[in-house]
Amino acid sequence: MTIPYDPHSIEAKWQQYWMDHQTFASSIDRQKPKFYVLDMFPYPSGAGLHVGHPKGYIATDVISRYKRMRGFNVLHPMGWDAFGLPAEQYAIETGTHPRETTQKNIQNFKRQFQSLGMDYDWSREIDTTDPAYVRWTQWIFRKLYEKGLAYLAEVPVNWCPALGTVLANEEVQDGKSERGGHPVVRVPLRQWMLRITAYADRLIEDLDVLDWPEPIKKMQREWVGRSEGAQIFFEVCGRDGDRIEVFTTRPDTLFGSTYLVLAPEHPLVKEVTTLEQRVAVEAYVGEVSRRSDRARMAEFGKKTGVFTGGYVLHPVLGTKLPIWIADYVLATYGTGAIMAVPAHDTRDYEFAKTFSLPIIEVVAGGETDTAAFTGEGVSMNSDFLNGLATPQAKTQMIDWLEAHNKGAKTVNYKLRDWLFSRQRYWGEPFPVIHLEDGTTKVVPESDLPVLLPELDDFRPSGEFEPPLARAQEWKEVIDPETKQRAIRDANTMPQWAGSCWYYLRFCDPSNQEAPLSIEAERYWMPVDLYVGGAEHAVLHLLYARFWHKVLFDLGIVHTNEPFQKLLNPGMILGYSYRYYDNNLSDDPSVTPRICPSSDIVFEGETAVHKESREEMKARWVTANDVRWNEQSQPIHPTIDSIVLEEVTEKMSKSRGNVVNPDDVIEEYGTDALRLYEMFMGPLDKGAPWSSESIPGMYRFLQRAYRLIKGDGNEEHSLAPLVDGTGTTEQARLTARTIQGVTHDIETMGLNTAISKLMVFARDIAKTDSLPRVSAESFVRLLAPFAPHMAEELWEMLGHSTTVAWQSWPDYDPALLVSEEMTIPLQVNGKLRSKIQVPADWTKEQVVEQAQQDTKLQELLQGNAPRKVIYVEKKLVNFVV
RNA sequence: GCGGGAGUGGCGGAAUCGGCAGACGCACAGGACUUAAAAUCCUGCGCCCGCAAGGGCAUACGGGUUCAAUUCCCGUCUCCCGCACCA
Repeated sequence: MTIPYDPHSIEAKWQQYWMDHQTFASSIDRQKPKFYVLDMFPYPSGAGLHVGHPKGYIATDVISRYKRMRGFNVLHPMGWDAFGLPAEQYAIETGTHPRETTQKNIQNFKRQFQSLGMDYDWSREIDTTDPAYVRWTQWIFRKLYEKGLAYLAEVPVNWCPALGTVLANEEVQDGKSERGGHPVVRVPLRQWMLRITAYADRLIEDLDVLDWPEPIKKMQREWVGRSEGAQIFFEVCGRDGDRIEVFTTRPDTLFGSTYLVLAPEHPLVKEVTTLEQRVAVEAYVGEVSRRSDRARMAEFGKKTGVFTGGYVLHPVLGTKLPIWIADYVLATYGTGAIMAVPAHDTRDYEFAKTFSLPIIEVVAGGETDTAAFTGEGVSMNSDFLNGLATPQAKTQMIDWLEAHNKGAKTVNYKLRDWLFSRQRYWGEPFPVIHLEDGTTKVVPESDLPVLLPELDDFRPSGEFEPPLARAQEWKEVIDPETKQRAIRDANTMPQWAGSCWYYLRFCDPSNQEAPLSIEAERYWMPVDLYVGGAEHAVLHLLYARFWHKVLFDLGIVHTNEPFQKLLNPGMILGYSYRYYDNNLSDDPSVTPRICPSSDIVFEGETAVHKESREEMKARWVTANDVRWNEQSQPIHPTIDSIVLEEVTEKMSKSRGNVVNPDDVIEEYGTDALRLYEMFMGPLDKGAPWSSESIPGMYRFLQRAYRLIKGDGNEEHSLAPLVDGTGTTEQARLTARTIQGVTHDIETMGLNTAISKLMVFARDIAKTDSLPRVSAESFVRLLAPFAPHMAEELWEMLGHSTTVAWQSWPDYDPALLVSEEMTIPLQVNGKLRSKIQVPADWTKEQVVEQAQQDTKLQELLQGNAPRKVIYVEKKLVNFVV
C-alpha cells in the first residue's frame, strides 16, 4: 500500500511556501527579457467565483509559469475593479457601507485565487477604490479635461425611476434595467462626455498591428463605424438661407433622389412644416418621442412617417423634392437628415412603396421594380455621370458639389462620444468645481484625490440628483484662486474609469509621484498577453485603448497600443433543468398547473401549452434537486411524470447550475481542478462543465505521484532512479514529450499538452526503470499545470529550491528521428495493411517491400497496379 | 435580416501544407487484488454483419474535385456569438 496522494496537505504546504518566500515577486531586471501577462480586472462580486471564472486565470497562470521557466522576467499581477453598482445597491438595502462590502468581497476573491495556486505577485495588488489609486484616475481625468477631451453636455440618458439612478447602456436590456427588470426612460441631463470620437481613425487603424482575434477587431471597427461619403446641401423652398444638409455614402445616386427625410427631432422640422401639415407633424413627433426602444424594435422594418408640406430644391436639377419626417432616420447619426434614393436603398425603397413616392433608377444592374439595388454598377439617368462606374461617379459628383459649393466630401462615424458620468455614490468623484459665476474648474493636482464624502444614506434623491449632492459640507467649497463660492461636481465616474489604466499601475503600483514611472513603463509595457472574456470586445477594450492613446500623446506611455496579444477564453457552461407552469405572476398561494417542456410550443417569444394555448412560464430545478428515472431521464424533484428538459447555458444563480470551485478543491484539490479546466478543450471554446470528469485528473496526478515516489510508504520514499537518460526508448519518449508539450504550450494547445503528459506517465511506467533525466523533465513539464504536485515531486527528487524557477527541460533533436517507420498500405485509398521499414528507405525500396506484403498480394491477385502513389515517409497507395 | 464561428463515438475532445479518423480523458463492461467494499491495476469499448478471421458503413445532410476529403469547392439544415433602420 502506498500512501495515497493527499492534495490538501501538499497544496497548503506549497501555497504557504510561495507566500513565505515571495516566490513570485517581480522587479525590473534588464538582464532578462520581460513578459507581461494579464488577466482582465475582476469585479469582486458578493457571490465569489464559480468554476467558469478561473478558466482564463488558470491559462494565464500556466503561461506565466512556463515563461518564467523559459527565462523571462514575468509580470503577472492581480487586482480589483472594485467600484460598481452591486455594492451600492446592497448598501441601499442594508445600510452597510459599500467600502465594507467591497473589502469583504475582495478578501473572499483573494482567498479563492490563492487557493487556486496562482502565481500572482501580490505585492502589486491594486484596488480601484483605494484613495492612492483614485488620485491618479482623477489625475488622468484632469489631463483629459485640459486637452479638451472631457466636456459637459446635455444628452439623453437612461434613467431608471425605480432604482433612482442613471444606467449605462450596457446595464439596460430591452428597455428594462438589467438588475430587477424595472422600466428605463430616456431623459436629457447635463453630463460629462469624453471626446473618444477624436480618436476614431486611430482606434481603427492601429488595430492592424495587434495580435487579436479577428472577430474582436472586426467588432471594434464596426463599432467605430467609419464611413466615407459626402454632405450635400439642399436649399429649402421659400426660405432664403435655410438649407438642409444630408450625409450620404452614395453621392453618385443624387439624381435618383426623390424626396428628403428628416429625423423627427431635427431642428428644422418646425421651420419647414406648413400650416396644413402642422397638426399631423406634431402628432407624429409626439408619438415617436413616447415610443419606447422596445416598441420600435418590435416594429422593425415597418416604415412610418409624415409629409411636412415643405420642399427643397435638387442641387443639380433645381427640381422640387418633398420633405418628410420619419423615425427610420436617426437624429444622432450624420446630420439627422437623408436624401432618399428609393431605387438604391432598401429602407428608402420600403418607405417609398409605403407612401407611393416616385422611384428613379440611376444605377444599372438591378431590378428596381421589385427591390432596391444597393450594389455598385454603371450610372444612368444621371446627366454628367452617365456611363461612369460607381467609384468614379462618386468622385465626379463630389467634385461637382465642391465646385458649386453645394456639398463636400466628409467622413462619418457610428461611434458617439462617451457618456462618462453616473448619478451614483460608489465611484470616483469628478475632480471638478462649479463656480458661482458659472465657470467650471478642475481641482489642482496638489488637492487630489477628491474623496467621497461619508454618507449614512446612499439612496439617490429620486429626481436626477446624485447622492453626493446631499453632502452639503463636502459639496460647498471656496475656490482658493478667486475666493468665489463654488460647489463640487456631484457626479461619479463609471466603473470603466478604473479599468482604463490599471494595467499601467501594475507596473509601478505604489508610486506617489506619478501614475507610474517612465522607467517602469518603458520596461514592462506593453502587455504581451491579455486574457479575458469576449463580452468586453467593444467596451472596456475600446475605452482603455482610447485612454492609452491620450497618454501616449502626453508622453506618459511609449506604445500606442496597450495590449499586444488578446485571447478570449470560451465560457464554461452549466446544465440547467427546465419545466413550465402557468403561475405567470409568481403568486405563491396558487397551485399552478405544470407541464414538461415537451408540451410547450412557442408563439414568437411566448411559451404556450401546445393544446390549451395557455401561456406558460419556465421554471428551473437546481441540479442537486433533479432526480433521475430508470431511463436516465432527469425528472422533477417530486413529480415523477414531469421529465425535465436539459439545457446548457451560462452558469448563473437563478438557473441553479453554478458549481463552486471551493467544493471541487475540497474534494479533489486545486491541481485536479486546474488540470480539468485546461483539459476540457481548446481555451477559446466553451464547453459544459462536468464534475464527473475530475476524478480522471485526480487519477493522473496520483499516477504521477506514485511514479516518482515509488511503492515505498514512508514519507520520504523515492522510486529507484537510474542516473542519466536511460534506454534509447526512454530517452526518445522523454524527448518527444518535451518537444510536444513545449510546442502545445506555445500554440496555446493546453489540452493536448496535458494529454501528452498523460501518455508519458503511462508509457514510462511500462518501462522497467525510471531514469533521473526523465523524472526531472516530467516534473518540470508538469509544473505550470499542477504546480503544487510538481513542487512536491521536485522536493522528493532531492531539490531544495522551488521548481517554479527551474529552467524548462531541453532535449536532443536527434532523438526525435526514429530508425524505423510504419508505412500504411492502401488499395484505392483504403487502408489494407501496414509495413515496417527503415526510415531512410527510398520510394523504390518501400514500394518493392510493400508488394511483398501477403495481404496486399492477396488483394492484387497478381495484377500490376495501374498506378502507385508514394507519399514521402507517409504511405503507399495502389490504384487498380 | 446582415456578419462571424461551429457541427467528429454515450460525453468532453484529438487529428486539417488533403495522406492510418476517433489520441487523451470521462462514462460503461469484464477481469485482478480483497472476507467484502472503496481505492488501485489490467483488458475491452464508433456503428452493423460475423464464433472468429474478416468485411461493410461512418466526421450534420446532399453533391463535386482527387489515387486519396473531417480537411478543398457548391448547395441545404441546425446550434452559438455579434450587429441590428448608422443613410
